[in-house]
Amino acid sequence: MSARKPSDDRKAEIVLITLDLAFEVGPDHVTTGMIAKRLGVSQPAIYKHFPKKEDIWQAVTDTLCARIAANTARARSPEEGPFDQVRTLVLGHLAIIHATPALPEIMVTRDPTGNLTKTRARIHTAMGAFRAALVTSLDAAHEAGRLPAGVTVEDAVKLMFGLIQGLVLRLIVGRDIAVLESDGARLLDLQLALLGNTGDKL
Amino acid sequence: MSARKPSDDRKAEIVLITLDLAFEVGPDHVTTGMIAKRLGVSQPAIYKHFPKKEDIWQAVTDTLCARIAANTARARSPEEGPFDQVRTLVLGHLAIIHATPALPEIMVTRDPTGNLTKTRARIHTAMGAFRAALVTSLDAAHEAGRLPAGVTVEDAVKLMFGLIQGLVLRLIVGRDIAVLESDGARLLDLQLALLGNTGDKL
DNA sequence: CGGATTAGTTATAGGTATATAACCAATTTC
DNA sequence: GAAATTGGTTATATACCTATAACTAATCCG
Repeated sequence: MSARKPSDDRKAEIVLITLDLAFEVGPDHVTTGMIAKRLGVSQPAIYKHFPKKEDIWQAVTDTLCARIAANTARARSPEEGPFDQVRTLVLGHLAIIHATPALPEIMVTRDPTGNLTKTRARIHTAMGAFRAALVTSLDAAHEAGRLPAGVTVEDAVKLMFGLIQGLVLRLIVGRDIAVLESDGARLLDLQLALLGNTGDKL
Repeated sequence: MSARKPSDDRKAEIVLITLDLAFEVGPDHVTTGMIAKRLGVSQPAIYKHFPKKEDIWQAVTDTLCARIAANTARARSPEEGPFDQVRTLVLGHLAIIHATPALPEIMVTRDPTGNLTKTRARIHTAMGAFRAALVTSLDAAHEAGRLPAGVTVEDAVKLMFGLIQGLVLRLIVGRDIAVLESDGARLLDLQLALLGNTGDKL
């Protein structure tokens, strides 16, 4: 028998283990048995803390959405110029993915059983707010006449998302978190420079 | 009992059905039972044509790799300028994804059982050749002094891949093939323009 | 201290997926 | 046209996975 612990501690442990496993084997291949094994308890013990498997994903989602929202809010500082705001937002988001690489996996995973459906919906909402923040900042850049002629705010946003998602896909395919650090900031600055950033001055 | 057909016909049908299902429910949720149902035969009938489920994926891979290789080769026409070559390559690849949207799903899917491991490796090889073709063309652009100062060929390639993968991720997440058509060419031309394409003249 | 609650255990029901076995009928081949 | 091959059938073994049941031991609380 394994050491007995308070349920809140166990819940937190289960969430962390689930995030780890989600990146390792894919979110929809995470089984209660795997979680239990890594936790050092029997498989049914999981159900003392989460009545349904889906409840585990709800708890995981709480963690992820909180981080996304925190990053989105962080960039509201009006002292920064618009390009610096975009830079802060994108780098912050890349940092979240670096810390919890399961995040994009969850967004990408198909799940016919519906275990992850609510989870994904909530994350998409959080990502919608993140996107809106990008729009706000790039809109400011556009208003200031700092985007090249012919580049719409919408397309600029799509290029920024494309940059994030290009890195994300390399992360998913290559299983290598390092690309986020090695290429993230450089490609971001390159793309921002192409979009007309000549260095924000307050 | 279902109409009896030659095995080669059945094999072709199974490959097509598998590609459809892979996009609909995700590659690792495709079961032999689903394929059989859509084919109108019993589940074990599948095993008359493919001894193992993994063999189905091998056949699927043959199809996909052939298309990727054909597109990669198609862009070797030396009459085109470098930016037009890049454009041809990327648009061609987007067309492949449009025709077989399961392709990126397969590349992204985790599969602990190993059913797709060989498949993915072969696709990655084909994608490596595609990437090499991009490098060749962008290298030509660079040699001709048509990339902005400070933009390396490697980073330009990464931006092109980021563009493809940004679209791909929107396709996967949004389940909507239309983004490839609506945004593909426009974002590609925008990115190429930002990279210095002023219109290739022979 | 002693009862209630809680966190764990083993055993197991029930669902789903791959794959094989045994059998049969339609084609092909000689 | 008979024999061999092939594409199909039903039944089923095996393996997981989720979730529940029944039970037990540790912790909490009055």
